[in-house]
Amino acid sequence: MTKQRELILQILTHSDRHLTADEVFFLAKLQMPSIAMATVYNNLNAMTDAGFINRVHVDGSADCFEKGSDPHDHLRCTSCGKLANVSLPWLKDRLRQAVGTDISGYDLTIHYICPECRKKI
Amino acid sequence: MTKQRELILQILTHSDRHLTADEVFFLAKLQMPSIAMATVYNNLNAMTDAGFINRVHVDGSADCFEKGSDPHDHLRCTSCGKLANVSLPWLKDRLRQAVGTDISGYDLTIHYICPECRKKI
DNA sequence: TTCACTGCAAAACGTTTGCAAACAG
DNA sequence: CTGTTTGCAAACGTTTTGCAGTGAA
Repeated sequence: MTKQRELILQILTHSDRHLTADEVFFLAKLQMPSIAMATVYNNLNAMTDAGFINRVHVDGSADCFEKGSDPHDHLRCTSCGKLANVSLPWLKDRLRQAVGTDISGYDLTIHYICPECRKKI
Repeated sequence: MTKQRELILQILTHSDRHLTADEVFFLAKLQMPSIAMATVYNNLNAMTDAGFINRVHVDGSADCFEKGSDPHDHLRCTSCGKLANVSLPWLKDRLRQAVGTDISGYDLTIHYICPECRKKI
């Protein structure tokens, strides 16, 4: 557990948003100007592999990272692009049932208009 | 409707698999050696926008394309990476219900071990 | 003292762009 | 004719790599 890894983990823990590697890099650089992008990616990958954090694919832009809490899925606003979490505990069993064989997991992103964007229209 | 577009559409129509842009390019090049990668992408994007074909994101590798039939979701084998289609007509309504607001759509990829790989183990 | 991790630069990857020439309608 | 599309090459953004040097244990 290096200072760099600690810093990156702290940034993700204290963020209320999902962050791209670039955003993590920017925020990390504020506190540790010598940090390198490769180090950010190394650590994000290591922590993702270790299950500490989640990597979230975002269509048409860079992947996002978040501190992993309970398993959950994502809502993505088609207007502003912001991600939100949603918990669908029934879904995995329901999918297993529908598919007929055992499944190891799934990736789901639901597209919607978030409450803030809905107001603006 | 240029010859290039026709060729690309034909390749996708006659393929029983989901193809990456690279694979489409390779197959197209067999029949039309002068074709360029950019042309393949131009046409895949144009046909995707027009709704003729579907672009499928594959975690950790290049996007795949398929001739669009009815709306469906994807199964991805965690062992060999192959994609299969699955129809879950009840899902969108069920997600709408769970989320509480209207949703415009969703992306779902289910992870499993395909029948062929299951046999091998 | 050891070995994993860092920072850097450069490469890899999938994809898009700018442009002049070619072509379809 | 006119506008769209092609082929090419070069650029793009994101992510990974190779490597010498650093720092944690």
